[in-house]
Amino acid sequence: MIRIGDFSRLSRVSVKTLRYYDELGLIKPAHVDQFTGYRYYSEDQFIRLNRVLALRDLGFSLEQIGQLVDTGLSGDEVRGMLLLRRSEIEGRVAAEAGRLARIEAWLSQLAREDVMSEYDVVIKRVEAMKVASLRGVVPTPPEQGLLWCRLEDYLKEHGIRPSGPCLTLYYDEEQKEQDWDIEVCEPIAEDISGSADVKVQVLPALETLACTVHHGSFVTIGEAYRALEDWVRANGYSIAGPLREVYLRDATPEADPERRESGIYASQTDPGTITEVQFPVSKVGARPDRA
Amino acid sequence: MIRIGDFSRLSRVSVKTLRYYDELGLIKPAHVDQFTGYRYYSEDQFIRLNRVLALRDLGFSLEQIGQLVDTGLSGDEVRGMLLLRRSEIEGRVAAEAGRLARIEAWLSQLAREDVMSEYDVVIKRVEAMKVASLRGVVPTPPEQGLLWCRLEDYLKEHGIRPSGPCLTLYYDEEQKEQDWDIEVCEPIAEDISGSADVKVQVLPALETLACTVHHGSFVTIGEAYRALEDWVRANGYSIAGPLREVYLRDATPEADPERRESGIYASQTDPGTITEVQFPVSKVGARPDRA
DNA sequence: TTGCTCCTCACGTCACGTGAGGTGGC
DNA sequence: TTGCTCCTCACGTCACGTGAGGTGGC
Repeated sequence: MIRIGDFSRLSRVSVKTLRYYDELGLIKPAHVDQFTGYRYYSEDQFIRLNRVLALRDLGFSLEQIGQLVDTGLSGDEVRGMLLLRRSEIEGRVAAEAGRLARIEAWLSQLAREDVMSEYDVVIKRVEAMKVASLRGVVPTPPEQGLLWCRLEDYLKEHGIRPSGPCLTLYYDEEQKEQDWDIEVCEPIAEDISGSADVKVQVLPALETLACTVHHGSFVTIGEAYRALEDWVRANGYSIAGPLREVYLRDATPEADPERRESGIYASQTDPGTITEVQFPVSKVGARPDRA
Repeated sequence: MIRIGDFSRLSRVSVKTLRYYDELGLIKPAHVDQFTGYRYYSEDQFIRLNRVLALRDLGFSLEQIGQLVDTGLSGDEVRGMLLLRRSEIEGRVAAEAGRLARIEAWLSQLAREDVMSEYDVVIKRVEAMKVASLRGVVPTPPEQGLLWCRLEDYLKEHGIRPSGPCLTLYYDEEQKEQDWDIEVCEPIAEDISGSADVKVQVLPALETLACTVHHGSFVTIGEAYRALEDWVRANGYSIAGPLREVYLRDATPEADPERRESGIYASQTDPGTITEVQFPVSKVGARPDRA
């Protein structure tokens, strides 16, 4: 019989940990003095303790270890737990590898500019969203004002208020000189039908969107796009669907509607505007997020 | 201005998390109603929030994130934190890779025998330990009884009691037919000098010992050695010093000293004996633990 | 007898999640 | 007015570590 201090020294497990394992029932001392409460361990308990430590070292929780050492699990059940653990670890390794890639990207960006990038890219998902939308071809993105007017007239007619910030979808796969295929969308909560040009539809949920937020004029929004493109490339993603701009705060429309109608609203410096740019992405090789 | 619910939905960060970040001072709402306590966020706070999320995603603690977003750290300080984080992650990846290797070893062992191995190997370190010892050559390991007798006579003469379980070091690099170079050791606390044959020395601390515990007769202790050898190979270690046997519970000597002196004590079934076998190891390519 | 060992609370860690119980806003 | 949103505690998580304050054993 060994007292807890010696058992601790010989096993290199702290006394606190041994007491904790006793409390959990993982390693009950062979004998406990009923007057002093002193714990006495038997030498053969090193064997059980070693099993506990070996399983802990594989990353199992103490509860799982309890199951593995106590209940007579069959070989297949043990195998199942090991396989599960293995896939969990593989997932963690992949996640850590992703982190390393992102850290490398930060470091190289920092090496180029010696200051943290203005744009931080994060991965989000979005739920399915019902929208009233209007798709059309415009010469260039800043000239989407007319589409917005027609869409808002429609909402006004039906007495509907948008249920969240409006957004634009860009269907073209590459930068174009002119004739951009875009869709302007206002999220709505109501169940109404569309009209001749306004469509009511549910935008599907997207699992992985790379997003960044742009502050200020649309003249400089290209930098947000560039940051996203760099990030997507550095992290081994590829674009999997129409890009989105979500207008989190649009300083122009309410304030100065006719400027927007003139189609030049975006060409002015407007520090108040906040826009989130979203790239639907998927890991290269994986199936895309939407058909 | 946006209420917390909308800020949460748009950023895909839970309300609870936003409140927590407020409490920590990471993202203070732009305005808090002093009567209701309602939090109101400004749209441009999405930018700061994104930075926080991006750093969280790299694995920084919230406290580190606070430093990174608040105090104007220089480019070099940021670089330093990123480099530190990178090396931490690399360490974690290596640890997870080690776990994967160990899980594979468990799985293949389970595939062979359909039952969990009797021997669980764990890595320990030991502190430096003062011992009285006696080195000699014996025909085979079970015939070390005479060395033990001479060592214990010496201790008895000096009125010294061992301060822990005794152990044997095996100096030979491979299994031999005969003439084993071994050293029997009794740990002692006292400061005494040796004699003609008994040496008093300090065994150096060892950082990485692969250990397993054998229960029962020495006849079957070869299985513990085999388990350790397999484990050492599977985990990319190599042996870096004399192997050790630590006699955690020696059922024979006190009980039946002359059996030991006869040199045959170990050839009998003795279920009460508990022995820890320790292999000093180092990662292949790394410098060995001792000179 | 003295120092050493052991004991049991109780609290802290980290980044939130989960209620409970109550109030404000449209 | 009613349901929805928001608020502040308080407690739980996981695997222990860190004292505080007190007692047993040689």
